[in-house]
Amino acid sequence: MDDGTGIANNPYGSTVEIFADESVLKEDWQPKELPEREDELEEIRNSLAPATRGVNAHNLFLYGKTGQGKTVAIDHELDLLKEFAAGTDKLELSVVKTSANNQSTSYQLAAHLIKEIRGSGKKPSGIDQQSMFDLLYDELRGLNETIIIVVDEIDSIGSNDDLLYELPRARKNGHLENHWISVIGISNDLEFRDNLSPKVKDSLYDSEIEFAPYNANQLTSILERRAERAFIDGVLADDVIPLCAAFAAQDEGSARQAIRLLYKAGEIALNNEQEAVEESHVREARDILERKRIEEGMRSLTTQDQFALLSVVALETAEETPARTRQVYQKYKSIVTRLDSNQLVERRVRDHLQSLGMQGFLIAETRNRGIQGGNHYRFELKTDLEATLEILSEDSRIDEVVEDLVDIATANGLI
DNA sequence: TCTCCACAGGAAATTGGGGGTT
DNA sequence: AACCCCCAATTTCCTGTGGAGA
Repeated sequence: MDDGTGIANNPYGSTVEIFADESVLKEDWQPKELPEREDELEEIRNSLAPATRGVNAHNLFLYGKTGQGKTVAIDHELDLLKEFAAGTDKLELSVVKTSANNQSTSYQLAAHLIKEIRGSGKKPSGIDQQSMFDLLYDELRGLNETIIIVVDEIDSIGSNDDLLYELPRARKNGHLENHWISVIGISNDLEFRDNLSPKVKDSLYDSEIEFAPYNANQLTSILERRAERAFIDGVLADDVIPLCAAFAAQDEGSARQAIRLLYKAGEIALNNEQEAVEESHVREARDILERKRIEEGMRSLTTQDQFALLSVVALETAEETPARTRQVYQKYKSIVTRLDSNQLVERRVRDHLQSLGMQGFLIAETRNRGIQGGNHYRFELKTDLEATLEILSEDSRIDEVVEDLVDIATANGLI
């Protein structure tokens, strides 16, 4: 392997080759075709088509969990539509694309859209909602005749959906007399539709398309297409792709997750200087990614969430789990007192505990013991105790408590 | 079948902080 | 300085409920 230049001895000089084009596996890679979503693409096309006939495109809602190709699908079709618009004088098109992530209300979303259209400056604020909407209309008037507004993660707008009511009716209400406007909403939350107010459903719902989770076969095809470009021929063992697909399908059916898994498995093989990617690398990759997901979630907890988690961890180290809300709350109070932080009411701590349950840090099981216990929750730690303590100890606000817990856990032989 | 425990969890009101105008 | 808007987090108040035991 040493060609005499000495480079082969450099620690960066891997002796094995795994990837042909690694960029294909990156998050921002956009596939050119989506054979698994042909039906959905056609539906999108049918909904956008009216724009080419001089009226507004249908309003459209895309539903489906993350990694189902919703965003890719809409981008793909909008690109085609823009291409069409560029080649004809029948359609003057403006597309405004925004993510409602962090824009938790109509007010914020309107402000964000204004900023998006202006292309610079900061978000307007400090005015009342209708003035904000009026400001938005002013900006929209400056755009082309046909306007399509894409709002990704539209579910984060919650129940404050006034803007979604206003926008589709802007022409009818005289706010925008010379424009055709339509809204495309993309949502990960399948229940979002049910929480919308009736008037919004009425004005916004022309059509909706559901992106069902990919099954293992579809994921396999998706991975095969990527792998063909990404990896050198023959480095993937036969069962690697099906296994990645199976893991992802078992979970959320997310293509993104499946691709991450494959990428990670490839990296592991490479880092170990192995010539081929094997099944064991996939399993290792899954464990690493799963752990990373938990760690990231745990690091981004709010202070009060941390206290709630810490309370359960404390009970866990004392081997007193599963514990009902009341016990957790007692522990919570002592922890908060010790840290001299403000103490929340039990009702609120219960919400925090449940949110931790939904994020997968706790097991929250409801039970009913009739006359000797009634209806109640029982909480216990779902994640690995040692790893959890390690992550929590990184936070200086609570590390003194965590250190004590580590001692107790060690004494009890739990870690 | 009826009671009744020990909570769960919905709804409304309050708080406090960020950003603004006049 | 005085006052206005928006909003997430929290508190307050309350009604609802599954099943063990009579």
